[in-house]
Amino acid sequence: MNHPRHTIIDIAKAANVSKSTVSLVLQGSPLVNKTTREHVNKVIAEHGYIYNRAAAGLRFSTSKIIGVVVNDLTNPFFAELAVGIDAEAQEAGFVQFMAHTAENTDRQKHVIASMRENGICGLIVCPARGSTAQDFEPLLKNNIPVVLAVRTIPDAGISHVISDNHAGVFDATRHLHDLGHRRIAFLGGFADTRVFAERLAGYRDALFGAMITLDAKLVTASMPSRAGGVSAMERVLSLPNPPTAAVCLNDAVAFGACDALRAAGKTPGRDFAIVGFDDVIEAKSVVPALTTVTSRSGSVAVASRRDARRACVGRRAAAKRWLPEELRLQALIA
Amino acid sequence: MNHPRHTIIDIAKAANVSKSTVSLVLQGSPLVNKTTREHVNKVIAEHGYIYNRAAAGLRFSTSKIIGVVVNDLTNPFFAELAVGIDAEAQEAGFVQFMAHTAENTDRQKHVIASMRENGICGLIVCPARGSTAQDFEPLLKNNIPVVLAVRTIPDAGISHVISDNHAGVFDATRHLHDLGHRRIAFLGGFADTRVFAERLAGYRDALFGAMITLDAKLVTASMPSRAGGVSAMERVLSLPNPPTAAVCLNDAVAFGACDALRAAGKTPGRDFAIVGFDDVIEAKSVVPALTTVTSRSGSVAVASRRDARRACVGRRAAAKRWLPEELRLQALIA
DNA sequence: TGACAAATTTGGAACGTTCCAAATAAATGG
DNA sequence: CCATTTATTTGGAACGTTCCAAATTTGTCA
Repeated sequence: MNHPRHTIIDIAKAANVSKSTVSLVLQGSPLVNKTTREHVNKVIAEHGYIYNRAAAGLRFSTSKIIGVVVNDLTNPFFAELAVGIDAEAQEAGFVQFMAHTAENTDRQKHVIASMRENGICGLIVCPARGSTAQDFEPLLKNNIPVVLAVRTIPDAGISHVISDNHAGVFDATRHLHDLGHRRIAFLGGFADTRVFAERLAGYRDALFGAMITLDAKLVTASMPSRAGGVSAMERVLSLPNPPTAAVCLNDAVAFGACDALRAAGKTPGRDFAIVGFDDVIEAKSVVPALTTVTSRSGSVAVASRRDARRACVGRRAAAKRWLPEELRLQALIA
Repeated sequence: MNHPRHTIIDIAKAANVSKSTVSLVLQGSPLVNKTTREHVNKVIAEHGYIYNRAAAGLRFSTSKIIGVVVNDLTNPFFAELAVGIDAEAQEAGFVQFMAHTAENTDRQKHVIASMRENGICGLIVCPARGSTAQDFEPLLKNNIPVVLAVRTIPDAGISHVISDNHAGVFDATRHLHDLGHRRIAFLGGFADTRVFAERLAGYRDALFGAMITLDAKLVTASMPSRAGGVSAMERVLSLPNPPTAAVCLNDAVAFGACDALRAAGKTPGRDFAIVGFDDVIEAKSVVPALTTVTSRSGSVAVASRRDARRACVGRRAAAKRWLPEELRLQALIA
């Protein structure tokens, strides 16, 4: 019932040439005669022949499949990142295995193992919380290039592309200070993550530079999601001396914070200033537009939606920078 | 430099057995002696041997790789869908090629071709706008199961899983009518899509049932995104006799519509009623929560966030129903 | 202990490609 | 028309696995 796929040999027979000739035609070799090529191509088209890349790959050491492991596709930031990687990968002729880990390191281990068995030639991964260097050691030992995205693992010696968290939040905090705010909260994020630590440090240093003592009550960890933003904001609003502005771990938290503000009868932007981080597409289209930290042209900057609307380059541009690194590594080992 | 991967033969040599034995061990065959098995497993672990699934697959006609093609990962609805499919695929031991088409049929054709060469055993696709039955014919002709998700292609005879657009919007419209609204708009979506047509029909029929004549000015197409929601709402608000409520093509449009309302100084939910479609995660956490149409347990229902907060099952549950279909088809051809 | 059965192990062909070395065909020059 | 060069085509080995049929080892019983 399930007619097996045509093979190069079927085509060879049908076209009255040898399998080698068909192979050469498939590779676009200049060795083969024009008439032969055309004839073979016609037969290929007629038979609906599908090239078997797995079989071909058996002879090579490397494939054109990259693995992409992402911890939370549900977060627009990561979704945009995935789309950016996808665009670059497609353009470069790669096809990608993509998996979602939901921050689960076991699942991450599992999908990476599975991807290896399936012959990936490189891996881009936003590591799940709690990932360690040794989760990636076997890959590196086998010369499979790994690039960590968005999050890194300290001292692991693994290539990574991350934004300058410190500088971004530093600028964001200073931006709020410049607007006249003196009680500025820092909202959202898991306290045990590096991103959190780095962004918090940017916040702390900016306050320090402004001669403001950090009030620990204004720093509120939570899930780095919209829901987390709601709860974090609710908590700081209930303080006896609530803040008038907040730097949020990321845009998702910032949106949640805005929700909580509205629920409390306050208008974000007018009664309370908010800055996000990531510059997701939505930041630009939401009303009022969200002031956020964007990572364009290799550095971070505060895109203030109040002053001027800067274009959102963000994800795609970032991916453009990321993938080449991946490919470069691959070139190295080839 | 790039040490080639270990093969089953390396392991066989190191363990002093034949390759066949190693193969049996890898397959967990009960034929092989316990001591041998343990020994071989130890050698495998020591060498960091990685199973080469592509080579093995050469002998079979089918793989454990499914293709997932999605038209817009940037839309939370599709992102959640992708996550659901991913969860099910992982559980069932599949690994997935995933690609994003951005509604581009050429790109879609290209990625599907590429996936076929790489040996997918089945395809789940949210077809890009403008897809035709013949885009999938070659797959079906070769007994590769295809399931269309979210969108279908009329009369193509391809399995599909879609929500009951008519019933959902019908209920949503009636819900608004029950709340006392009489001028109800229908916002967002590309007018040339089937989803649009079906949802619009639900709206039309509900109005008809309520003896309200449809005012064409209240039907406004736009991009099915947040930005599209903004523009659609702006347009109907500028009418001489603006609506007091709106059914939106999907949640993204609904969020955009809320943004536009706020920009116009109106409070969504109080001054203007909005219903979405999809029940994305955000619908529940946004403030005020969005009343939306959810597809749970196989049918659609209006989850009114005003009356009672129904849990959002949505995507994951949907995928649970989808994937088995995919697998069932596969079983059929096996 | 020998004969037989059961348990375990094994070599080789096959899967669909690529590549090499060699064969063949066509073209060129004398 | 032959010798030589150049253009084209080709069979077979190899890639890493699985599976079959056959070989070997181990166990059992008279």
